[in-house]
Amino acid sequence: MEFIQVSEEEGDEPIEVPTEDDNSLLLSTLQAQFPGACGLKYRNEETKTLRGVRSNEGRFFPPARESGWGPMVYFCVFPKENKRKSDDHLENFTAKTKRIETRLRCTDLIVLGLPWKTTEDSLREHFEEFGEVLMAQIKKDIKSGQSKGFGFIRFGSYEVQMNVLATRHLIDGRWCEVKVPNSKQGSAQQVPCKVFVGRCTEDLSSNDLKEYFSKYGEITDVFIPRPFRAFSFITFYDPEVAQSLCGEDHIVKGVSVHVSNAAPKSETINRHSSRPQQQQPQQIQIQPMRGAPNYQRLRPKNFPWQEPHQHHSQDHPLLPPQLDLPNLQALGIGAGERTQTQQQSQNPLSVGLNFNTNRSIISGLNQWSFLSSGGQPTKNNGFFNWMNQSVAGKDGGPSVVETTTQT
DNA sequence: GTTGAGCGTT
Repeated sequence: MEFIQVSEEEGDEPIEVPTEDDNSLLLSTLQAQFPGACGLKYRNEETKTLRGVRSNEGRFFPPARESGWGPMVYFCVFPKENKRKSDDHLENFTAKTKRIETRLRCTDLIVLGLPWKTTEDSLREHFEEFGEVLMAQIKKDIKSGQSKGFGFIRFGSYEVQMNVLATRHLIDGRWCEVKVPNSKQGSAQQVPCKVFVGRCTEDLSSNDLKEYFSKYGEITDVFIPRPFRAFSFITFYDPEVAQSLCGEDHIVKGVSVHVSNAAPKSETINRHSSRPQQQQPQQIQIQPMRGAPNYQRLRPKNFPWQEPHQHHSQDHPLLPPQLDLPNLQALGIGAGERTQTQQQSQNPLSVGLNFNTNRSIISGLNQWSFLSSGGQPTKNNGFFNWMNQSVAGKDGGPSVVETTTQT
């Protein structure tokens, strides 16, 4: 473990915050010192520009693989646009706007475990303690009008949404769970590290691409589909670098290529592949990769702070007892969307941990994975998103992205 | 009239 220096803004007095055993910094650790912070940045000594720190699933990763965090001072990033300095380059504006839209936008939140008696008014009343409520609804049985025990809530500010997701909620006498719903896309989505590069010519080698695009940030993978298909994929270490390039034209070795978002792999598989992919994860070779969550402990699927009378002994015998910890997944920063198909058929843990047969354990892992020794749970997506991401970079679904980017 | 993991008639 090491301490890194973080200040709220450039020039402010830094505070030393501890990192985890895997050298990452937990968002929760950062937020303990800087409430409301959602990102980290630092000034790149070479280019004198600010550079974002890679973040994923509620944790930050050091800018350089080898040298770790280094001695420099990092600055906080806050969700409010007006906190941004005005030294942004014009060319970054689009990407930043895009990022704010995709990452800091409020989404409907699902509220699970509501008492039957809770009404839309009392639901709204509860959440208005946190900030402006734009929508509050209870899902009811159409015939009887009885509540189904869950509802949806929407806030006017992303900061409020973050607070709500990080807080436990006692609503009308019952502890309820607030999450980003997984039924719909468009929820706070993690910024992908991989970009699609169109209009490639056949003589553009992966080295050419790597050489050219490396000036924007460290590249972890270049994938050129064979046979030649006039496009390729570049994966950056820093998703913000990837994002900042999207929508741009670049001239590589005299060739004008176009960079755009790489479509999620899952969609392409379902849409364009005729061969069943269900068994695919069993064949994927998982390689160690920087940023890999350090998988150490498991958590039961039960909501961690649920009162004893509310849970019904679903704790797995192999899993540790419950703790009282906030819902970090729900912070919305790393809540990547995933389809049912991905969850069921691309479960890489079935390979990595040899749990390929025990569905009960796998479902437990799907719900709770303890990352590193900080004891902070990252719910639902951490390990899987990371793993899917690294896997996607390798076999990168050329058939996938080709069509989905032609929107 | 009962229930308690989930994912939204528009």
